[in-house]
Amino acid sequence: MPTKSTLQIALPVPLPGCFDYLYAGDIPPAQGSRVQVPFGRRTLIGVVHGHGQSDYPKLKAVKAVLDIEPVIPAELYALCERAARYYHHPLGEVLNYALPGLLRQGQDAQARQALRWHLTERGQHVSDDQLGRAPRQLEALTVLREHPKGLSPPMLAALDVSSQALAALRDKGWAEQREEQTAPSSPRELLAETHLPANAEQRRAIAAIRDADGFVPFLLDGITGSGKTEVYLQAMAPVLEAGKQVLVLVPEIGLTPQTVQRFRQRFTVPVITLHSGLTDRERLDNWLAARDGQARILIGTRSAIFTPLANPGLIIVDEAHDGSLKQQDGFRYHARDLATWRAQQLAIPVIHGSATPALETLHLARTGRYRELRLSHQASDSRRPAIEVLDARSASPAQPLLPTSLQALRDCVAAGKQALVFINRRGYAPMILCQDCGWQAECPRCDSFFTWHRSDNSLRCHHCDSHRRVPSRCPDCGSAAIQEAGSGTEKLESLLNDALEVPVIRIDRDATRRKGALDAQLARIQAGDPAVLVGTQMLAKGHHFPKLALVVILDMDAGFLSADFRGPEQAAQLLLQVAGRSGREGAGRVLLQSRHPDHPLLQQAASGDYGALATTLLADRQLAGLPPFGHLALMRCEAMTLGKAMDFLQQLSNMTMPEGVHLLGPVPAPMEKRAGRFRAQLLLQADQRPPLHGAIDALLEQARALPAGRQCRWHIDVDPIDML
DNA sequence: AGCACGCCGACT
DNA sequence: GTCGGCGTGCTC
Repeated sequence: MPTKSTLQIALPVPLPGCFDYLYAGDIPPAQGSRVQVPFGRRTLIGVVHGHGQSDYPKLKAVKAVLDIEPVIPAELYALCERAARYYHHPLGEVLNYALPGLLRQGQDAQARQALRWHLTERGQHVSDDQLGRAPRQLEALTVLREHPKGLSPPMLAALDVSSQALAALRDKGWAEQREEQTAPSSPRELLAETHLPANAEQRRAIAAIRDADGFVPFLLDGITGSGKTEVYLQAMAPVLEAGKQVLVLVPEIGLTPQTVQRFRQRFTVPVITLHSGLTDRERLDNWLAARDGQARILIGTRSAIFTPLANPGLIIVDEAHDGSLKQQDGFRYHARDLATWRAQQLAIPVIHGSATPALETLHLARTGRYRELRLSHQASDSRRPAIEVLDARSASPAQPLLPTSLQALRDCVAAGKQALVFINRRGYAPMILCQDCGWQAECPRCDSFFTWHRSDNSLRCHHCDSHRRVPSRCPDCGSAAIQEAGSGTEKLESLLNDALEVPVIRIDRDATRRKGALDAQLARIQAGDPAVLVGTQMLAKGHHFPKLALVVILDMDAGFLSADFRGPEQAAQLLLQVAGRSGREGAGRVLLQSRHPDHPLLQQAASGDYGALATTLLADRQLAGLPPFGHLALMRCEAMTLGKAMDFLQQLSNMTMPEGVHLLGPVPAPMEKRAGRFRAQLLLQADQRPPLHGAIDALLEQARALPAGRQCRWHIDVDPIDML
């Protein structure tokens, strides 16, 4: 069998490895270039991985090469390869994920020529009456006359100039499209406004980052209000001054216009954003601007870690503990970890900023692998509010707010301030039950109860999209005595409306679903009039509420008592984050209602000493061999019956594991049934990563081979963050 | 993941 | 007699 010259192509299919294709040209396209190839009955766009020989009998030929230059530069390609290996995800899918949608579909990876419409020499001397019978063309002519520097297509669209009219003017020889004169960028002052004064700690942090040579990972550990953003801004300045780019990763919810505004206000360089709200074209334009170096500050959510950078100088991961940095489906990567890898590859510093660092990050800092920069003083003169723990065992479903809390709310609004009631539960009541027989409304597709939403009198499942009307009688015993149990945001809103004279502003997914609704609510808050805000996690992150002087936190207990080993860590992070909303200007008060007021972890978190709590939690983790001391991978499986899911995982668990790798399970998932499918999981634990990765490879190979796997949907999650 | 092929139930 | 259900298998 003669071997033939081939290209190895990574394709966006959930199969391991690359596929070989015949290539007729003499110089093979470089790694990272796109090609179009036949695959089965379809035509796919893949990325060149390499070239070589193959004697595979059924070789097909490359249909077309789409790029002259690799669309994924070598450095980014290396990151994708490493991520594919580490997360055991097919390389083709990872590369595909790294590309903007339009490039996945085969569009040119060239920045659009900024063509502007101008009047021609002849067009400038046309008199209006020559267009007397073509009002749209006359309009276009008039607009162009008013803009001697020309107009770009978006500007013309904004001015409501029709493209037909422009085409007609062009055909008459009166208008034309010319390439924009890109003026040689005159050296401008970098700062658009002066830096804020920095305190001693901030100055030390800024200097440490400025002096970093090559790859240095920093943990910027700063309590809420200690001025982390100011440190970012001042640390960025010398990087930008040197003509380099800065990549900033923020949590999904943190990418608010205010955040971006802060960067735009400080610097004169182009700032772009990268997030899911952009259109495909905007996303590609921003991606290209980053690749070609025009964009200097890039602010984006987790997927922005895959943006090519012409001249990278610094990576910042803001709120680096935030769970949204880990993708929870498909390619389950952690952008925080990729940021560190990428900084290492690029030999540049990376800053992980957080008031409540993930234990993994904290451990790296405490063992000297990350440099810790601490900001312990609040920038403003306000003191950090202590968290007062209130015994909530006397609270009832009818009155979830304790008298102390209610009085504090009254006092707060009477003093002309705003207050926040935080409750991590949407809807009116988390349950509805029959007083006579104890029947509870539960979701038929999940192992969970329906939540009562009074506003539309519906029962909704928060784990799938099931919903129905509230029955007037108990379906079991026919009794009409149907009542709610527990409280959610809706009920709090209504209770507070009755109890207080001031407006109650609810912010949760239901109240802000409509486009613009969230902005409208936030604007009401920013207006600063006395009000009580009621909300879920949505309120906890990214927003500044200067008038907020009181925070009341309900039902944080579940997190501290959670079966998930990360429960207490995440609960503490959320608690301190919510508490940090209060007293940003002037003193604030934080009340935490708890049914377990003596719980030691809760007590420790409430004391505000996150570092001490972390030490406690880290000691537990070390004993249990959990991260960051041990490493985990979770094989999840779902099937139409629990038996099928368990059988499949059972067969896998019979494999012999390498030395040092432990299998736990299979066990049914904590929520056994969800959205109509039964779920089970198998946990792999190891103290060392290399044997764990070996075990995963073997496990995946086996899983693909087992017939039982075909009736299941399964995946592997490396470094899972939620085990439920 | 797609997209075929393939072999069993209710319709013109 | 056909349309179509989703089980099974393959994709360089």
